[in-house]
Amino acid sequence: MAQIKTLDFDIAFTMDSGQTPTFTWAKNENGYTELSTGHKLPLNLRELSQSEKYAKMFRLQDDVSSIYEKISEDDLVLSAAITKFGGLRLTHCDEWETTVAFILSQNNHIKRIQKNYFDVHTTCGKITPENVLKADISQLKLGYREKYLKETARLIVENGFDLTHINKLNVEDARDALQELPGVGPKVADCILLYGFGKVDCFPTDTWVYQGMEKFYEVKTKDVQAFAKERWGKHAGYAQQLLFCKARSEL
DNA sequence: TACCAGGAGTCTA
DNA sequence: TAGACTCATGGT
Repeated sequence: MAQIKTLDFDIAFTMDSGQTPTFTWAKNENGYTELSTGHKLPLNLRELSQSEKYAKMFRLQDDVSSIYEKISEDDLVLSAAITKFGGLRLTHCDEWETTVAFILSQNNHIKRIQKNYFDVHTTCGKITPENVLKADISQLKLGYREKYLKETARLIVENGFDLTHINKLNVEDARDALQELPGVGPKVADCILLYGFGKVDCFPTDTWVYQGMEKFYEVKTKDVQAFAKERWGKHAGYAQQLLFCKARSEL
């Protein structure tokens, strides 16, 4: 499969790094196909950059080289991660698809999240709150996540929870609002904000990131958020993605 | 077979 | 309020 691989854009690293597209796009020998639309991902940088959809999805407005330079200043850990995963970009996808993917992610393996998401897509057709609410997903072996998905869809469809309203809130209020959804706690809320709402100052901390922070920086669990905010500030999301990939490959 | 996984909700001290 | 426990399922 031909791949885009430049200093600031490696499509394979980006698509396979556990962000929303890892779950909402199917990988095959010819490239990537979006489950919701059947669209094939152009593997041509010019074509991608001329598309509003893909420019947003891959955050092509971000000067990744400059961001990497800033967050790796006097930081051997991130310098090494950037050498290893250069071209890894953050993605910005649909907020509802991101919410579904990360509700399914809790206490789950990436491979199985992919299967769970694909099964929900196959059963519901296009994954919308309405379709999730009315579909019978009881045979998909989602485990206890099934009821979280159903109840979250119900809150949106029947109780007027407005996901798009989140975008108008500041990050702290948005995080609190998202946690009103069943199955959404601090970590899943941060993933939704980062990958679904483009809040790149968020720093989702899963087991890999916690392990990485302790191993690479000797930061204890309770201090991780404050450390990340202080050290990487508005670029914390990029640091998190690099640390996640580094931890998964080395620990 | 045992442990763990891009955790959250609930119980208990 | 903090820490322990429980939840469903399957990858490693």
